[in-house]
Amino acid sequence: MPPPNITGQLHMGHALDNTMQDILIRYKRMQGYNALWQPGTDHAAIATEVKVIEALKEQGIDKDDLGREGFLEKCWEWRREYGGRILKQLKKMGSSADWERERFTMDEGCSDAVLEVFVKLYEEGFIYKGSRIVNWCPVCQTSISDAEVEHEEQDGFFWHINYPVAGEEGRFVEIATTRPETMFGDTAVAVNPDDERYRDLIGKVLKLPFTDREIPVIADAYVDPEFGTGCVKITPAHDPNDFEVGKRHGLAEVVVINDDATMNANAGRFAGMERYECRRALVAALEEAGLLVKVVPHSHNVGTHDRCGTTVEPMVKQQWFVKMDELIRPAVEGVKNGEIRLLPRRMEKTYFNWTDHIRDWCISRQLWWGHRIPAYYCEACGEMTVAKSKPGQCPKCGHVHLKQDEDTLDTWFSSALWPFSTLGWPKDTEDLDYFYPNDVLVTGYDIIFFWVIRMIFSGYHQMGRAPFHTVLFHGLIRDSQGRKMSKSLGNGIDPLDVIDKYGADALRLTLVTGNAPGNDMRFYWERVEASRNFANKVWNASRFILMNIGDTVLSVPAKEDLLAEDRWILSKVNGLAKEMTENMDKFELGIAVQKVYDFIWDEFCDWYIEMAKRRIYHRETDAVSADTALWTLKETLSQALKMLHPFMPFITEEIFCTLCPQEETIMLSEWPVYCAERDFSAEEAMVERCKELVKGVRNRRSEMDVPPSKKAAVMIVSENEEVRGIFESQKEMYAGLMGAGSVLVQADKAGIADDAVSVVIPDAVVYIPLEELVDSAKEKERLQKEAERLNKELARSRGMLGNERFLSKAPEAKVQEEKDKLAKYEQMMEQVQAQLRGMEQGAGSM
RNA sequence: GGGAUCUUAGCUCAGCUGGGAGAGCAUCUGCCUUACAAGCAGAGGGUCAUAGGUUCGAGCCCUAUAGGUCCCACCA
Repeated sequence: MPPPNITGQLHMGHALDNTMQDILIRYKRMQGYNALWQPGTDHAAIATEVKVIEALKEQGIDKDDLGREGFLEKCWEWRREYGGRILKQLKKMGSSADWERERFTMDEGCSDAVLEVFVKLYEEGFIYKGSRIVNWCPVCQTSISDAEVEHEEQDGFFWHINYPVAGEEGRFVEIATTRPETMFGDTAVAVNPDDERYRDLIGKVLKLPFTDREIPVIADAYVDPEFGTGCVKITPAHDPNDFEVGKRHGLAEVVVINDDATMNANAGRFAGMERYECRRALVAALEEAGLLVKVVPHSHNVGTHDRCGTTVEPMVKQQWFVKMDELIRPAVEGVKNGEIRLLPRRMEKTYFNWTDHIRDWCISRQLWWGHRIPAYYCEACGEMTVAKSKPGQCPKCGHVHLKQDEDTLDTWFSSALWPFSTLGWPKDTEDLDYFYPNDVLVTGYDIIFFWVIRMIFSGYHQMGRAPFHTVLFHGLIRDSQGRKMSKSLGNGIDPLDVIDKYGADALRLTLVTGNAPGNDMRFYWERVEASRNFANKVWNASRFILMNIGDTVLSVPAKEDLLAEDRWILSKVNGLAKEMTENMDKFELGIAVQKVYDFIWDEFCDWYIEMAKRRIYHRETDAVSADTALWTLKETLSQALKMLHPFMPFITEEIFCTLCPQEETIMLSEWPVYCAERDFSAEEAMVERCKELVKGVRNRRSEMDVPPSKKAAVMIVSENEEVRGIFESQKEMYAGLMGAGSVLVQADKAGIADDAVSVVIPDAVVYIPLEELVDSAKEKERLQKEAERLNKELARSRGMLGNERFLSKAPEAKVQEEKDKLAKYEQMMEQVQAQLRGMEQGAGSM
C-alpha cells in the first residue's frame, strides 16, 4: 500500500487507489494465494512539519522557542493523535489490508533501513555533499528536489537594462532580464563567442549599476544570439545556468538573497527589501538613472513549490545529493527488458522520459521532522564522519565531541525503501525471504517520479532485484466539470460522505466501473446512484431466493432433472468465471466488473429468476423441478456473489453468509473456476434462441399497442424438434414471459390465419393471431421493412462471400461464420416472404 | 522546446491482439406483474474530429490537419 501521509484525510484519490488494490488482493486471496497487502503511513516531512507549526502558532508558540527536541515531541504527539486517522478511513472503504502489520516510515525498523541505505550509498560514493544550485522555498525555509517544483507559465516582463562600459564614457551594454533584482549578484555579462556585434566587448569591463563593482564581459556558447539582446547577465549564485557558466569561467558566486527572500547587504541601499519589493524599487531607480532601456511583456515559466505555491528561489547551498546516473541504469534496464511492466504501457514512455534526463537527487531538507542525516562533524577539526550511529570520537583527531548534521532527509528517501523496509530489511527475515520481491504496485501516475522510480532503483541496488513486476497506474478523479478536485476550489467530494449516503460498495463500484487504466475519471453523483441501484438489485434478488429456499434443504440435483434453462444459466456463470478471470489477470478491472454486473442484472435477474418462478410457485405439482430451480438459483447466485465480492465486499459477504451458513466468510471462499462439465453450450445456444423469440413477441405486442389484458394465444411453428421440445415442456413459462394467454407448439402452419402477426427467428416462426386488434396494413408494412433489412444483410453477406480475395485471404473461421450467417438470413427471408404472400392472399380472399 | 494523451448516442465514458457500433444517465411509450417503481417491458438516437493511406476488411494500424487535456524542460 502506498503509505498515505499521516497528515492526510481520505480523498477520492485514496479511495480509488485502495479500491483497486483491495480488489486485486481479495481476488488473489480467494484464489488461495497468501496475499499480503502491507499497510502503513508516511511521516510526510514538510506536510507534517507545516501542520504542526500551524497548530503551535494557534497556541502562540514558535517552533524555534521549543527547540529541536521539543518540536519533535510535538510532531510525535501529533502523529499519535492524527496519524491513524486515514487508516481508519481506509477501513471504512472495506480495505482488507494486513492491519496488524501496520508500519510507519519513521518507526524503528524503517529508520534502520534508512540509516543502512544512506551509509551504504555514501560509502559507495553515490551520496555526496556539495555546493550546488538548489530549489529553495523561502516560506518553508528548506531546499526541495526538482520533482517538488511545479512550473507554471506566468506573465512577466523583460527588462532591458544598460550596463555602462568602464572607461568608455557613453557606451553601454544592453542586457535583458526577467529578474532585475538578481543584478547585485552579477559577476559577468556573457555573449556568444560568434556574435559579431559584441566581439570587441569580450574582455572589457562593465560597471554594475548601484554598486562599486566591475564585472567582465565573457564569451560562452550558452548564450543564444537570437534571444533577447544577445547579452546575458550572469548571476552564478541565483540561476542554475549562470551557475554552470560561472563554474566554466571561474566566476565568484555572490549571494544577494537571504533564505527568507529578502535582499542582503550586497544589494546596497535595497538591502532588507523583499525580493519583489526590491524589483519594483530597483526598476524605478534604473529608470530614474536613465539605465532602463525598455520593458517588454514576456511570459515565462516560474518554478513554484508544490506544497505551498511559493515561487522557488534558486540558491547555492551546501546540500546532500544522490548521484543518479549509475543507480538509474538497472531501473531503466528492468523496464526495458520487461522485468517490470508498467500498465498502461504508455507510462513506460513517461518513465523513460524522466530517466533519460535524470539529474542528481537533492535529499537534504532543512527541516526537523524526518530522518536526520547520519553525518557527524568533529567540533575540533571539522572532520565529517558518516555512520549509522554517533562515533565515540573523531577518527582523525580523536576529539570526543561530535555534532550531527542538522538536516533531515527528503521524505521520499524512506518511502523508496518501503517494499523491503516493511518486510524487516536490513534484517534477514522470513517475511523478506517469502514476500520479496513483491508483485504489484497500484498507484497514481502523478507520483511516478517521486516514488515509483525511486523504489525501483532502490530495489535493484539494495536487494539486487526489482521490488515488483507490475505497476498498475490509475488516473485522477475529477469533478463533474473535469477539474481537479482541490481544497482551494472547494469542489472536492468527500468519500466518507459518499459512503454515508450510498455505502462503500456503491462508491467502490462507481470508482472502478467504465474506467480504463491510467485514465482520469469524472465524478458524478448519478453514477453513484446507479451503483447503489445495482447493490439494491443484488439485495432484492437475493432476498427473493432466500425467501423461497426458506428451510428447504437442497442437494445437488440429478443431471437429468436440470432443465434447459438451468443448464443455460449454469453454463453462463461458468463462462463468466472464465472470462472474468482472464480480465482480472490482465488487470482489466473495469471490464471484469461490467461483465458480472451485466450477468447478474440482465441474465440472472431479468431472465433466469423469471424463468424459475413458475416452477417455484407450483411446488405442489413438481417438487423435484422446484428444488432443481432453487438449487440452480442458489448455485448461480453464490458463484456470482463470489465474482462480485472483490468489488462489493460488504453486500456480498452479508448475503453469502446467509445463503451458505456453513461457510465462514466469502473472503476465503474459492474464486470460481471454469469447469468443462458445466459447459452446456448446446442448451446455451438454444435458450438464447428462445429469448430472441420471447423478445420478438414482446416487441410486437408493444408495437401493436396490445393491452396487457388482451392475452391472446401464440403459436410457435418450428420444424426443429428440439426447439419444439423446449417450448412444449415449458409452455406456461414462455406464455408468461411473452405476456401471452397460452402457447401452442406445432410443426407446421396448419390452422394459422394468414394475417397473423409473426416473429421470425432462425429455426422458428411465432404467430400472434390478433386479427381484431391489428391493422394489417401496418403489419404488412413492418414485414416489408423486415424484408428490406434482411435484403441488405443478404447483399452484404453475398458480397463478401463473392469476393475472391476475402475467400482466399480471410481466416477460414471467418469465412465459415459468414456462410452460416448467409444461410440463417436466407432462411429468415424465406419465412418473411411466405408471410407476406400469405397476407396478400388473405386480403385477396376477403 | 520535447513528449504523452484524448476527440465514439443529448451527457459521462467503455470498446481486449483490425472481422457486423456498446453501457450508465437523460429522452419517449406502456406497466404499482406477489424480489425489486432505486423497478419491469419496449423505443428513438452515432458518415466513431477532418483528410489521406495500408488491408479482402479500419472506431481500432500509419501519415497529416484541427481542437482539448496533461507531463517534462535551466532559454536569460
